[in-house]
Amino acid sequence: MPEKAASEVADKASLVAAVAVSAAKYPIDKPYSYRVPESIAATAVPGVRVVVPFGRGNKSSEGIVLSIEKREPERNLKPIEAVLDLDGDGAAAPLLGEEQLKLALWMSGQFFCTVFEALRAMLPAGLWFRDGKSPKRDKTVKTILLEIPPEEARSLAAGRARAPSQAAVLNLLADEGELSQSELMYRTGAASGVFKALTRLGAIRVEQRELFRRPAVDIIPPDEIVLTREQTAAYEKLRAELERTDAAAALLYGVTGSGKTAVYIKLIEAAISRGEASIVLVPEIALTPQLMSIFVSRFGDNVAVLHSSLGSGERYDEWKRIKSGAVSVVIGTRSAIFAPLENIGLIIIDEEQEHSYKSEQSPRYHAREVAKYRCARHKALLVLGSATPSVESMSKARGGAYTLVRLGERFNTRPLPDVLIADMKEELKAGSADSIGRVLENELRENVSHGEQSILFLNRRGASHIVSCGECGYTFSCPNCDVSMTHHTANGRLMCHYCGYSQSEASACPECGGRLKFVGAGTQKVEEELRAKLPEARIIRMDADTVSAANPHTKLLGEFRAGRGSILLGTQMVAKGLHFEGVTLAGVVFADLSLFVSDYRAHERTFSLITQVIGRAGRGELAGRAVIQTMTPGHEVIRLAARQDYDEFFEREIARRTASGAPPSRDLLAITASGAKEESVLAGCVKIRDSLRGYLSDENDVAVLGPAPAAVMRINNRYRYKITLMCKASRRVREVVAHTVREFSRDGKNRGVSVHADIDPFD
DNA sequence: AGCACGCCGACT
DNA sequence: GTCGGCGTGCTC
Repeated sequence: MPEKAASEVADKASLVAAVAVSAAKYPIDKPYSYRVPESIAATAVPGVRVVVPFGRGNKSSEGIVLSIEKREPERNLKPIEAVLDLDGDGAAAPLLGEEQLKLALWMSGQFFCTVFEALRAMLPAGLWFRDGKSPKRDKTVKTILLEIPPEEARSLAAGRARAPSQAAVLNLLADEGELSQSELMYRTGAASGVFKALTRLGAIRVEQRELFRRPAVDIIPPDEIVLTREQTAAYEKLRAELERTDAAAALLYGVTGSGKTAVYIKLIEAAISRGEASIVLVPEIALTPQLMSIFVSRFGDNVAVLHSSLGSGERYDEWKRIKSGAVSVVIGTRSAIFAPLENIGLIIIDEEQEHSYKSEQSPRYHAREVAKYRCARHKALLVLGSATPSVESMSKARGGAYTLVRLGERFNTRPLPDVLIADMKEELKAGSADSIGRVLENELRENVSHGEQSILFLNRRGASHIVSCGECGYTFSCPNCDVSMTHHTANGRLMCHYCGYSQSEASACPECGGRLKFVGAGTQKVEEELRAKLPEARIIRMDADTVSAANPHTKLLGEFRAGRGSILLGTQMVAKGLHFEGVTLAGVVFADLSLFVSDYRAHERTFSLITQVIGRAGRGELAGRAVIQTMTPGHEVIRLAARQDYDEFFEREIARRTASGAPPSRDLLAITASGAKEESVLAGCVKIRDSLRGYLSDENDVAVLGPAPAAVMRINNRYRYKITLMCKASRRVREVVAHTVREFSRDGKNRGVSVHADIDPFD
């Protein structure tokens, strides 16, 4: 870059850009000033992505222009190297607007992240540069196809006894046709070299394919929506809020089956008629296929869908469509809260208590908090919908901060199911260690014989398929993490869910040679038990192992819907959002599993899960019933969930939280340290705790707790400990936390220990 | 945090 | 004589 004459630079104010730089991590994050060379003065505008030199080596880094100022630079500034976002004519095409830039600044203070991280979360993945290198291609999936007929593949496999992985791959392809390389690797344990070898043999061919089509959504003809009297009242109340000229928030508390979706649609239509756009957040697209169908069917091209299983190209296309103003409804998961809509009138967060609305990676934002920010900016209405609202939201509604709108009646005034609590302790005393107790078994049998359908929910937590030795008690655990290895029947391997390490299934205990047994009750084990107990039933298992690209949940659900007397068994997936009129029995196999974990939200989550499962039964003409299997039948949470008594649950839970100082009475800030050396991590935590205590000694009602080991103390050979700060997260407290983390990370003595802060974490 | 620069030990 | 250990200081 040729320099100008010294005199010219000295007396002339030049354009200076404030840039959020990707390479500047949290400890040194701030806007960095760069000189705007004249050649790009027209295109270096706020909101464009740029390439800038950073650090001693002037490594090229990505950045985003936050603002431009004409002034005399305080020192010799490095120049912006290039502007990345230009349209076809070479004019500036900023991806981010003023609202987004402001939001990112706010997020960095609120969620302890860099401004750049916050901005990146707002853009569709896939358009990012890998720090100066070439732009990322659209995400593709390697698909493996046989080049030879299946029979030939099988005989080739038979002759390759010395290459068992190759044989396994060939046999699987012969059985199932084309499969993705990753699925083949998962199911056979084959390494990537195996595919190269088979390609050389001419047995297979590798094709790069674009990841996932837009998931086929069933288009159902949109019915005329006729609201019940109660729904009409709820709608009118919310529409009044929508029409307010300031920001408003409401909690739509409606029991399962009370028809929240119909109210949402009417509200969205009201917003559209006012010329305003809406965002609808759902916890997980895979869990809400029916809701998706309803929206896509009703709003057609006027709706855009944003979620994680879209390929990057498709996601970018949807994003551009939204930005161009072509849609007025956006439906999607957490990150859809950033949809680049200009004129938002309504944001709906369905099942607002769900944990998936909180990001577990930086930026560790909660979609609800971002929603409030955007609603304030757009003077829009925020509707939080739930059958079991989070204690936080209900307490805000009770306190008047949110408008509380109730829907108490179920469809066609169906009564809630009768609920039986099955005492599994008694079963155990009677000598049975089965997962399905007598009560549930009898109810299931009755349903099967009447040709009625049942849904069984298995609480996943702690229920995975652990392998241990029946003689010496040895258990297989991950060499890199403090967790047990999980047995996967689909590929016959033991896998670590944290770091991905896997090993092949052993036939005997490596310690004593004893026989291995499968502990815990995964869905597979319960399925076997069901088949033994009810051989005449048609059992459909739906979990991460059975749901795949080739076998999507819609197919499994279709089978379930079609089968008389069938039983749908699954995890999370079966608890939420499914609407089947023929289901008359819902069962919770292990109700306690999420109850006794060291998390102040354990009760809330258990109550919510049980309530949702019970709500699956009796949605059609026939009355429903539910069975809750528990080891602690007297437990208050179980009893209240069985009675579907949310109000009473809330009263008790808020009292408990207030007494212990847990949210919402105070906020909770977690500072997590991790590193390879346990002593340094622990020492780092002590340092952080002590400096926090020092800085906050003048504040009242502050507790700094820890160090305590994280829920899983070691992941990928890194030890993790945390400090917990309980207090009201005032601006000052946030600044103190941010300062403490930055100060710690910048201190060379703490090298090897990384630290991050998280507000109101779920874990 | 990440990275380049810098000053001391076992190797071609 | 050099390659490379990780201590130290800075990042527009």
